[in-house]
Amino acid sequence: MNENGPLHERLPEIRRRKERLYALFAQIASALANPHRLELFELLLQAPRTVEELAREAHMSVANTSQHLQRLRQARLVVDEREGVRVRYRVADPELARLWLELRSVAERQLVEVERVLDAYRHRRHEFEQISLSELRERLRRGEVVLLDVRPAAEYQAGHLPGAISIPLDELERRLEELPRDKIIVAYCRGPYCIYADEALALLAERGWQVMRLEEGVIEWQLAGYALERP
Amino acid sequence: MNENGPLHERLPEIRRRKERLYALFAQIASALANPHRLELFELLLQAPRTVEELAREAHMSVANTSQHLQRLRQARLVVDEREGVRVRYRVADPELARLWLELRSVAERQLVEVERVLDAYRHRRHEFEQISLSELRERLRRGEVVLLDVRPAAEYQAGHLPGAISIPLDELERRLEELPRDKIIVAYCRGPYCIYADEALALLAERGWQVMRLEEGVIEWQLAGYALERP
DNA sequence: ATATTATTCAATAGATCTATTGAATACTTG
DNA sequence: CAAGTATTCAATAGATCTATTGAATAATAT
Repeated sequence: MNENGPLHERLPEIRRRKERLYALFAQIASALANPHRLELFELLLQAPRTVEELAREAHMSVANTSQHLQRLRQARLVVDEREGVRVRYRVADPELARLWLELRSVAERQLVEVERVLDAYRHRRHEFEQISLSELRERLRRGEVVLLDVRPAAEYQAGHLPGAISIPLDELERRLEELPRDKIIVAYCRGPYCIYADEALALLAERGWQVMRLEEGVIEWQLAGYALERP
Repeated sequence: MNENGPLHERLPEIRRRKERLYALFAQIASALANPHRLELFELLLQAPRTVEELAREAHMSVANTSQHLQRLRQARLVVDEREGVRVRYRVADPELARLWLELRSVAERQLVEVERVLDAYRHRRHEFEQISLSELRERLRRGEVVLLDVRPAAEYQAGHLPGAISIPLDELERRLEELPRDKIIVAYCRGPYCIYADEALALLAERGWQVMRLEEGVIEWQLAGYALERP
C-alpha cells in the first residue's frame, strides 16, 4: 500500500485504521459498561481478591463472577494469578483508578438521579464533621487524632493510609477499648461512596468519642501522589 | 423504613441503593461503549454540529447517527438544541473531555494493539519535530513561529488556541501564500490522535517551510486550564 | 490414584444493542 | 396552506450481552 500517495487515495485506509482505533477505545468502555463489573473493579482497586471472595462481596454467583472477571481481563483492566487452587485477581495498574474516579465524577455531575440516590445511601454523612487531607496530616503530626481504617482486614493489608490503625467495621463493637478516649477518631473507608466509616462513626459517637470523617480513601490518596503504607 | 435500626436490618436496603448507584455509573460507561458514539462524542468536543454534519463526518447514516446521539443525550453527555429546521448537538459540559482523554489514555496503556494501530495510522508523526506547549508559548511571544490550525473552519470558530490562524487542511494547497516564509510553521489539529496536522506539515515541508508539530489540541489546552480564543 | 475444592467452560434462553428501512414529525419557505 | 428538508420514530432482523445450569478442568490433600 502506498503510504505517501495523494491524500484522497489514502483516505479509505486511514478511515479503516481510525475505525479500528475507536473500536479499541470502545472495548475499554464496554468492559466498564456493566454494574457488576464496575463493582468488581472497584473492589479490586481496594485489594486483590479471589473469585469466590469477589462473588460473595458483590452478591453474585461464582460462575457469573468468573465470566465478568474474564471480560475485565480481556480489556486488560485486571490480571489474574494462580495461587494454588485459587485464582487471585488484581487491577492491572493502580493508575486505572483514575478512569473509575472520572466515570463516577461524570455520573455525579451529569445524572441528577445519582445525587438523589447518594443522599439516601449516605444519609448519615452530614452527621459528622469532615476533615480534609491537609488538616488530617497536620493534626496527625500534632498527635491530636487517631486515624482509623474500618475496611476489611485484607484491604488494610493491601495498603492503607500512613499511620492508620485497622479495626474492620464488623469487629468495631467488641474492640472499642483499643481506641483512646482522649483523641478525636478520624475514620475512613473505601472513599466518598462507601458508608463503612459513617456506620463506624455513628457507633463511636454514640459511645462518647469525638469523631470526624475523612472522605478520601486509599485510591484517592494514591492518585494524589502519596505513598501507601503496607505491613 | 427504619434508617437507624441495627445494621444487619438495613443491609438489604443499603444493597439496593448500592446497586442503583452502580447501574447509574454503568449508564455513563454504556453510552461510551460503542465506536460510533465515541467518534460522535469526540467530534462534538471539537465543535457543536448538526445531525447531518455528524453523519457525514462519521461515515454513518443520518437515522443511525440520530439514534446514537439520543443515547448520548440520555446519558446527559450531550445536549441538543433546535436551530430552525436543524438540530444542533453539543457536549453537555467541556469538562467531559477529561473522561474521553482518560479512556483513550487507558486504552493506549493497556491495549498493546492500540500502539500498533496508532503507529500505522500516524506513520508520518516521526517526520516532524514536536514542540511542547511551554516552548510554543515562548516562541510565539518572540514572534519566531506561526501557529496554524488546520481543522475545519467550524471547529476553529468554536474555539482555537490563542493567536492561531485558520487554514483547513483541504484549503491549504491553494492558500499557501498566506504563510510567511521566514517563520517556523507550528501546526495543530484535533490532538495527538488526529493526522490533519501531519498531512499539512508534509505538504509544507515539501514546499520548503520549516515546520513543527504540536501534539495538543484545543481539548487538551482547555483541560490544562487555559482559555480558548473565539472570533 | 482418589477425593475435594476453586475456577472455568459450554450451552442456552431472554434481554439489549445495532443498522436498516420507510414513515412520521417539525420547522421553514414560498 | 403546500412543498421541501432535517430529524426522529417505529419496526425488525441479526448480533451481542447476561445469568443460569451443569459439566469439565486444574490444583491440592488424602
